[in-house]
Amino acid sequence: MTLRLLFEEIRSTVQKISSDLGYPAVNFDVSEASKPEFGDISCNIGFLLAKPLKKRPSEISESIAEKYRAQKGSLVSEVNVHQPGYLNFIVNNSVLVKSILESSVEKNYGEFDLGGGEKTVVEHTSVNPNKALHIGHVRNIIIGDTVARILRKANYDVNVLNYVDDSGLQVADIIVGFLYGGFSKEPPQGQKFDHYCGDVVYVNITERYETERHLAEKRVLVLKELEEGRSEIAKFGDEITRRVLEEQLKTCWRLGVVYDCLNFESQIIRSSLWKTVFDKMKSLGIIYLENEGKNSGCWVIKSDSDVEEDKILVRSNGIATYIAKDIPYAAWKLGILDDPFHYKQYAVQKNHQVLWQTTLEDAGTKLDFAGDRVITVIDSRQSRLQNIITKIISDFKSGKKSYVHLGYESVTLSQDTAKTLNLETGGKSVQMSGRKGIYVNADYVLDILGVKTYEEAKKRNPELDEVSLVKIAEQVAVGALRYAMIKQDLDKIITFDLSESLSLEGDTGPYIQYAHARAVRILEKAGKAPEFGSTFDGLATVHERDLAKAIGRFDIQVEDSAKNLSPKLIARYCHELAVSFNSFYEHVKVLAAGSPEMINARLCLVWSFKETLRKALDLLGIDAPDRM
RNA sequence: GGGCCUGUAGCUCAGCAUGGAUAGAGUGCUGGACUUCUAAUCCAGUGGUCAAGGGAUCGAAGCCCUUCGGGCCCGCCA
Repeated sequence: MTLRLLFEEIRSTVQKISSDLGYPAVNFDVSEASKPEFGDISCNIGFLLAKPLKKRPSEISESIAEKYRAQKGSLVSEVNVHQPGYLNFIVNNSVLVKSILESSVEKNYGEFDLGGGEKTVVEHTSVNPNKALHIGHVRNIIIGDTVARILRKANYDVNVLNYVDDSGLQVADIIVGFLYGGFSKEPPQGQKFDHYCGDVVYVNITERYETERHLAEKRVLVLKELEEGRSEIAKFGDEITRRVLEEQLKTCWRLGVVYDCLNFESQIIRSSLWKTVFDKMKSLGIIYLENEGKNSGCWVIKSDSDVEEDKILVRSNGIATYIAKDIPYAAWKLGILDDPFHYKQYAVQKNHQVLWQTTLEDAGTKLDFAGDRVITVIDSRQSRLQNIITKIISDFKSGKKSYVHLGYESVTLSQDTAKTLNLETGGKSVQMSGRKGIYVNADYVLDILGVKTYEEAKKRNPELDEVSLVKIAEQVAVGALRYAMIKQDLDKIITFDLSESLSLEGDTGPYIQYAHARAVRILEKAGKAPEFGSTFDGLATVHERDLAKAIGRFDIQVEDSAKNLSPKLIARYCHELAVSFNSFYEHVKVLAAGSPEMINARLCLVWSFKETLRKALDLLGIDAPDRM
């Protein structure tokens, strides 16, 4: 029996007693007590009934407690009422520990059926293929990847998409750089192609637009060619963006992030999708052709309010705007339109998962990546546009389809880190900008983290071979970065500081990974596998009990984070687990526990912890190393 | 001007959805614990007018209102 079922059992007993007493039905809560001195489990029913019954909360709780005591089985050992009126339960220790440990052994422990297999799309990453990923993109990627993992655990059928804007202005910029700016197609020795395009070509060419008129003119031409396709320039553009994309994906894969399908914007533009959506919006009366005023000749969405401007979707020259390009894609993701694409294999990823890509050629497979629920991960600076898309989509969706913008605040660079880029910030943190070259590349961060974690690992494990050390270093570096990107609320700005990110102590990924490594070492040194058949009566110290209870919370946390699309809850849970274990580790000896029964019981607890933490870390995309 | 987000310990943040028990972590600082399962650890101490004011409530960090501070967004750019 899981902790969740234990709560439910107590809840239904309280429910029954309350209704037997003739109390009105209220939606009360049964959950873990906030502090150990309050027992294991708390119920707030007294407060909720206080008003309708016109009695003191404690009085009501006492009346329920009395009945509960009379019929309590082996599960609950004590029922107490605490001021100001909580109904608190102490659970029989051996029953508690045994039920948690035995349920945690299950392979699917932590899974919770919230989604009922609902087809869901998570779109994230979607970085223009003209530059390398920087630390701001990493936040998007890690949020998206973590949410996808959590939703799968909560039984949603998830497809992860990455939208490749290969026909936009930013791509046009680097093409101009290569064709007319004098840049070689090959990066200098040792530089990744995406870094070269972003750090050198893109930054340089946008600067030169100011002074070199002819380049700015070429930019418009190139953009047009990219949209139309077919031409030599378009072919060249395709070659370049695919090379950049390949390098970007290497970084994503390095972070443990995988996708199901790549969608190319150029193909969406060249497909029938836009025309279909445009016609549909016209026939539904969502958009209007403006005949007068400053927007004359444009197709616009009328604004409801007086202060808000009308939104232009198609310019007076007939070219669709940025936001308009997003609408057919949104509709495609929801499966509202006939799918014009076939699908080709792009790659087989590290976890053996196939990565597909769209194609307009007839060759290839017909697949279905659409979902009834679409979650688009984009930073909240795009909220306004995302709201408009959500509204349009809701106007022509059918049935229960829903489009969700999962927004998050941006990553800024700390004053000190900005200084390392030779920026004077006036004492403030600074917004990143790809165009101005103000950013810190993801590969760079992973590399310097890797150097540090390698040194640490080598110092601690001098006997390990080079291959193992490098692997551990990379796992810990990725763990540190992923955890840092996910541990705080989506609504909080992350101020990224290079030197601070090298700290691997306290509330960090490595702290959690270290707890796992410690547990693994105990199990290794034990020399025999724990046997779960026996009783766990001996696991009675506060450290053992706390650890067991933490293990028991897993599926509750999964449910919570999936329901609220809140990945940080799992991060916090992993941290809690690790804290409980480290405290246990320091205070309770496992291998020197005395009797073989005691050793076995504690080994079971350690094993159970290790497995649960590994599964929870997997939701964060963080590896659980055996040594570090 | 309008919209979204934000303000909790020196610093970085939990807690706020669903009001309830003495407001919690990390970091910093001070001190302590490695002959005993790896000290990327643990233990203790330090540190708070929960931005300010008002309201409803038996009860507010949390709900409502007002004000103030900070960030972002509001183009026939993407």
